[in-house]
Amino acid sequence: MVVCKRLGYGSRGRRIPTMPRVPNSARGKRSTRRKKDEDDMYAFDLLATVAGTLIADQDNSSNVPSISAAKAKKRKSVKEVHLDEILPLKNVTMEKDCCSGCVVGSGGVCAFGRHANNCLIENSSKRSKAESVLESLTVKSNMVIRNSLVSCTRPCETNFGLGMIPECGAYGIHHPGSSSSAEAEQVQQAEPKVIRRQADGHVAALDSLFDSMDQDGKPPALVSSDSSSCVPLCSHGKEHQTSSLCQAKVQYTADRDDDENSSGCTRPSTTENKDYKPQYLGNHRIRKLLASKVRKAARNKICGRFPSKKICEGMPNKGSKLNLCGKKMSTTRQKVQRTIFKKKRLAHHTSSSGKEMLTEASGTSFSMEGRNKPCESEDYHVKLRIKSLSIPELFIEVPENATIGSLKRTVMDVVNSIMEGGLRVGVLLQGKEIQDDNKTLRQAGICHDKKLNNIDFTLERGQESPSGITLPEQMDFLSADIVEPLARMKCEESFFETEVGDDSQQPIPAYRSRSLSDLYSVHCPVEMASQDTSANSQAIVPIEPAPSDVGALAIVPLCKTKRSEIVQRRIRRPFSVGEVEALVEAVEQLGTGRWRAVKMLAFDHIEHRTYVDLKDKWKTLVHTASISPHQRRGAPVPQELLDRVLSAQAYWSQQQAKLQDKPDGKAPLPEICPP
DNA sequence: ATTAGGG
DNA sequence: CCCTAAT
Repeated sequence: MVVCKRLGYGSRGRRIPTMPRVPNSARGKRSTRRKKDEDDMYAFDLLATVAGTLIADQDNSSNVPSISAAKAKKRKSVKEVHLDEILPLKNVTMEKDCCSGCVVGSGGVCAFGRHANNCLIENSSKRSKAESVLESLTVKSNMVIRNSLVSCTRPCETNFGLGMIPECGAYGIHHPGSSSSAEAEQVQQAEPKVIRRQADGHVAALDSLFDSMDQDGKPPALVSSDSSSCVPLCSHGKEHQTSSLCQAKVQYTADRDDDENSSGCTRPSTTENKDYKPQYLGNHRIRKLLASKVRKAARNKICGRFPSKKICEGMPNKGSKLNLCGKKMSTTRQKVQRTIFKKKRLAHHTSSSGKEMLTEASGTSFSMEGRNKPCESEDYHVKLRIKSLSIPELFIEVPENATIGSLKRTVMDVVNSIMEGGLRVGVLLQGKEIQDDNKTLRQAGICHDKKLNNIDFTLERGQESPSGITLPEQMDFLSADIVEPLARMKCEESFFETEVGDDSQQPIPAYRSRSLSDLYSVHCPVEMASQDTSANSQAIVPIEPAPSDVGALAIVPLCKTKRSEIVQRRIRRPFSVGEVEALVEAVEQLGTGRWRAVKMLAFDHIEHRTYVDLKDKWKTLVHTASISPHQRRGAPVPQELLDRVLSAQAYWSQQQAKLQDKPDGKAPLPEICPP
């Protein structure tokens, strides 16, 4: 047979007679996957819709649609909901700066997440029409929050409000209504809102920013009402800040974005992660399983943030950084990171100190709402009103040929990177920074029955702070019911970041190639590891909770447990020629579709090559062999091997076809075939 | 746990 | 390499 000739099995005489097995290919391709995704999306849509309508209805303050009604609306309504949120953000202003840049002043919470996006887009679109070439864009954001109301209540009270004060012209997510009586009811509805915002993305960051007023032992940051210090973008660490309300205090928390590795590679981070215990699971499968599950969770979370697929797709920039839904997430994230990195040269000249004052709270007012209870009682309730926080300056550089859309995205990325990144919140009471995070508000002198009107908050870079950014351990002001879901979200959020951090610690398993390394030349993974390390291992710095913060709630152990289980993407280990040859030979003997056997035969004891890897490699080999040599990339594979690949592939494909035609027939073995 | 295939 | 449906 021709096939036999091509295979040349007989001549090689190294065949191992093997009964061809009926391939499982009959399983065929499945088509249910998409369906499931859609189902998931539907669920998210539904959730988002319900949550969204809750919010939307607060503005309308009227009919509360039933769940079935929301159901009927489905995705469409979701979109509308977000539009509702965005609309008020329109009134941002943009003015040209004297230094040939643009000054963007924006108000409200639009600095976060999609809000930021939309808000900024609004601005830049107007601006950009007149100015298509933006070489150096200086964005002066005065956005963030205006008059955010932060109320703290004792545990079991869900009474915390984050609404904007309407009369101050702030544009918030919801308006608690002017009537004071309405507030109590608003409070109840605040819970789903907060949760929704968290799931929605970065919007919750604001909450945390102004809910949290703890700063762990850092020297007071510079506070000036007119700070124009430049803002070096925190490198890669993009965190999602979530609010954590706790009994005695609120903590600003920032989570790292997993960013599947900010560079597409899994390189160990040089940062120290005390929490992490190097744990190479000897069992590769366990590892993979864990990794898979973690990723799944993380991905689900991402989608959770953007509940509606439509919303994602509806973003102005298709397939761009904002589209975190879907499977290209990791790739997308990498792009985002790269982009941010590029733009990051901004503010280089201005940022020389590690700790940069990012923003400041200006005009912060502190008002107390007593409850006719003594300060000593646990049942006090403090409300803070932050009039505004501002981001001093951003410097953005974009090429002339960049599109407006990319400009918008850039601005958004920059803002997000700052806001989500290692921001730390400092609390200054009458000019004096409160450094003890463990102090309660009362202990710090923030009491509902006191007259305080001089409390300031500072936002600084947290990236390089020694103690890092705290985790969401202490949920002081919320009842247990609320705490739970919030905490969970938080933990999931830290998956991304953690992945990187953990991976960085992932010890490279000792390379124990036996059968193969003895026979062929096999690359040394140690080299790869080190080379991987060099790239940008510091792109993301793992964040550890401050020791003093550990153990406040059961949340913490939960996070840590998950954390320790998180496994990162395996490091890339290109197949050496020797490995390829071993694989080819094994497949020639065993056929395609018996990857477990192939693994046993040729890659046994090479733990980092799973049968799935071998299958994948074979797939790529077949592809490589079928393309022209100049199209091939990577280490060249000897043509001889590629020829064998094609031969074996053709042969075994034929065998499989025969087996399917004649299930009872025995496939002839290659060497039996006459030459 | 394996296999097959899409990403 | 990852992810996952289907075995």
